[in-house]
This record gives sequence, C-alpha cells and structure tokens, in this order.
Amino acid sequence: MAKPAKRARDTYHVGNLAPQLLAAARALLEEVGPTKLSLRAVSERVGVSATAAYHHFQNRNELIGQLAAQGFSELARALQHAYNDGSGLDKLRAGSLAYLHFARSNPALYQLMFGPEFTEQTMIPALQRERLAAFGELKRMVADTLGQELDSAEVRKASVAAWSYTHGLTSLVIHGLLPGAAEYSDERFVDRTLQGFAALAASCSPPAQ
Amino acid sequence: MAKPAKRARDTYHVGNLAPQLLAAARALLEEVGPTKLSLRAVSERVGVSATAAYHHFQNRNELIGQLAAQGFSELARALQHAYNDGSGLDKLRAGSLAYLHFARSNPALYQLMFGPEFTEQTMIPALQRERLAAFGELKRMVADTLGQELDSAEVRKASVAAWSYTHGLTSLVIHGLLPGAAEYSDERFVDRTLQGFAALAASCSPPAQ
DNA sequence: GGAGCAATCTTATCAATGTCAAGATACTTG
DNA sequence: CAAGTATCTTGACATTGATAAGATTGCTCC
Repeated sequence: MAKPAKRARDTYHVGNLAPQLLAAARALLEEVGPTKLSLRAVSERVGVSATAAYHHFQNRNELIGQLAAQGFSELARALQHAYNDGSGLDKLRAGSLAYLHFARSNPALYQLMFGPEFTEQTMIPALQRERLAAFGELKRMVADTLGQELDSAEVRKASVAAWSYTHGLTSLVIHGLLPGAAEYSDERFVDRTLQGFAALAASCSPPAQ
Repeated sequence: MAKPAKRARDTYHVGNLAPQLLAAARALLEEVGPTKLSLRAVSERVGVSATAAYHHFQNRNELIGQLAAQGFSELARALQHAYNDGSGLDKLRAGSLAYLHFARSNPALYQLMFGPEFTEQTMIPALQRERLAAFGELKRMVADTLGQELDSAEVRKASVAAWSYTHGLTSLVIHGLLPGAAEYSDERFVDRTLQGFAALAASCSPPAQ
C-alpha cells in the first residue's frame, strides 16, 4: 500500500515558480489582451495562491516588465536571423518582415512592449537592457547596409527612420487600423508600404542636411 | 437674513454633466497617465458621486472612447491647418510636424488614442468615425501632394506609408524611447528622420511594383 | 541526523476600482 | 400643480493589486 501523500503536498507548490509564472502569464497575455492580465489569473493557472508571485517579483509591473523584456530579446534574435539569412539589398526588407511577423505572432506581447505601462518611474532594468539591445541590432543592420560606422550620425538617423516606419506600420496593423489587417500577408503590408515611400520620395524634397 | 439654501443644492449636482466629466477626464488623463485614469477620480474632481457618469456614458470605456475620438478630431484639424498653411514641397513635412506637435502636447491622450483599450469588441462608433476622418485628412494631403485621385492605389499605399512613419516616430518619441526625447524640438526629430529615410532610400532597392 | 534558519507558499485582510440596484431629488409637461 | 422622466446619490458587490502574519519546505551547520 502506498504511503499516504502528505496533505501539504496537495496544497503547497514547490520550486521553480518564477519561470512557470512567466510562461503562464505569457500565454494568458495573448488570450485576454495586454490590459486584462491579472496576477490572480496567472497564479490560478499555475495552481498557486494569489500572492505567491510576490516572492519572485516585486509587483505586477515587474512581472509584465520581464515579459516585455523577453519580447525584445526574441525580437532582436528574429531580426538578427532574418538579416543574416537575407541576401543583397533585400536584407532590410527581410528585417522588416521579421519584425512584423514577430508582432503579428505575439500581438498582445508587442502591445505590452510598447505600451504605456512602463514610464521612467516604472521602468525595469531588464526591460531597458533588452530594448537597447534590440535597437542595437537594428542599428547594426542599418550600419551594415549603409556601409558606415556603427555610431555615425548617418546610421543613427537612418536607424530611427527604419525603426519609426517599421514600428508605425506594425502598430497600425496590430491594432487593426488598416483595412485588411487580419487577412493580408506580412509581405503585402511591407512591400506596399515601401512602394508608398518610393512614391512619396519622388514627390517630396528631402530636408537639407 | 438670507433665506437658507436648500440642503439638497449642496450635495446635488445639476445639469451639463457629460462635458464637465469629459473635460475633467481629459485634464486628469494628462496628469496620471492613460492607464491610471479612474472614473471615481474624475467624478470627484467634478464634485459628483462615483456613479453619476453612468447616466451619461455606458461605462468607463465609452467615456475614454469619447476622449480618444475628441483627440482624433483635434488631430485632423491640426493636420488640415498645417497642410493648408504650408507651402510647396514642405507641406507634408508641415503635416508631420503638426502630428508630432499634437502628440507631444497631449502625450497621454495620444497613447489612449492608439492604446490597447479599444478592440473590435470595445470599439465606439464616435471613435471609429473620427479616426477614419483623421486618416481621410491624411489621405487628402497625400493625394494632393502626389497629384493623384483620392482613392487610387498609389495614394492608399503612400498614405499608409506616411501614417506609419509619422505614427512610429511619434510613438517612439512619446514613450521616451529615443535619446533626447524630452529636450529636442519637433523639427529636429522630423527632419533627422526624413534625412534618415533619404539615406536608406539611396542604399536600398524599392520592391518592384 | 536533527535543530535552527532562511526561503517559499498560504491564508486573511485591506484599499481602490468598475459596476449595478434602489431610492432621492430636480426638471418638464400636461 | 401633479405626475412622470431625467438626473443624481447612497449602498452594495466582485475583482484586483498589495501587505502582514502564519505555515511549510529545504538547506545548513553542528
């Protein structure tokens, strides 16, 4: 006869909780959206009391901050792979595609990453670090494309431009603000937008340097 | 001796509440940020009970939705004025400047306008309408610049491109994600980004039409 | 191996918030 | 002026983030 399990084993959770909470939070995030992610729901999904998370995270903000940091880390890696696998002049386009693809695959996470939850006061070191790393990856791509030094003024400006357009397009698509936001492919959005830039560039004078 | 004021006059609020609530909400929005705007705080500021708002708005979402709609309406008008007052090839640049200026003057409102609160389920007619109107204004500007029909494919593509880059840049600036986000001028951000685009365009091949 | 201790987890509790139901007050219309 | 409707208040409830205090586990050191 099996020895009776300790009763406490039934109610007490043990060990390795932080990663489980993060995983559950990430899954729940995409189910309920970035604004309705509650600590209690996450805890319940893991099978743990509502306040257990406070022994691994300072508060809700730190938990979702680590989620966001995780997002930037994955985004950076996706950019890196896309750029390395791309060829010739289409490498930046491949980066844009990877960016949009990541966001559309993790829409709630993307909204969280650029959401209003994190201000200067509520910023988390890990999030700041990963965000800078992701932007650094983008700068590296741009510098390589332009054939310029990584910290030149040209590269900085072009990187902000690239990030602006990609983030803007992604944000509009994610929020469903563009017609056909649900059904059209990543390629279609990126290519049409790039064509739009070409048309604009042909009709506008760039500001003097 | 003055006749005693009715006691009810002291506690009861009367009339014209919806605009007052919206005004208080808008002011409070910029003070506490887009995520921490509570109905109770708004009500208290107006000097009214916590549930009074429910006789003028279906729920919190409708109130902040109307705020967001108000924001799109003002944004559209700002774009219109900037474009009409601009001259020559710099008209689109003037539009970008007006866009960024509006957002930096109302950062919390701008975050609300593009925030995660409004999905397909929680969308409000007024918000959808004003948003489409604002985007229509942008399309009008682009069509005029390109010298094409308002509903041509070229104009649609170029409008999405223009909106993407402007919204992206604005979003990054508002969130403090760019160095010098606080101190630099609107002109500096816009012009540097446009220069960055020019540099990118010179090094990349646009996708074939 | 066991006593003590720190880490971990739970229960109980509180304050803030969105929301509903019911009653009180003001305005309007016949 | 009476009745009815719109407006506003009070009271209450569920959810959520957070704290405090107690229970449980695993580790350390003798």
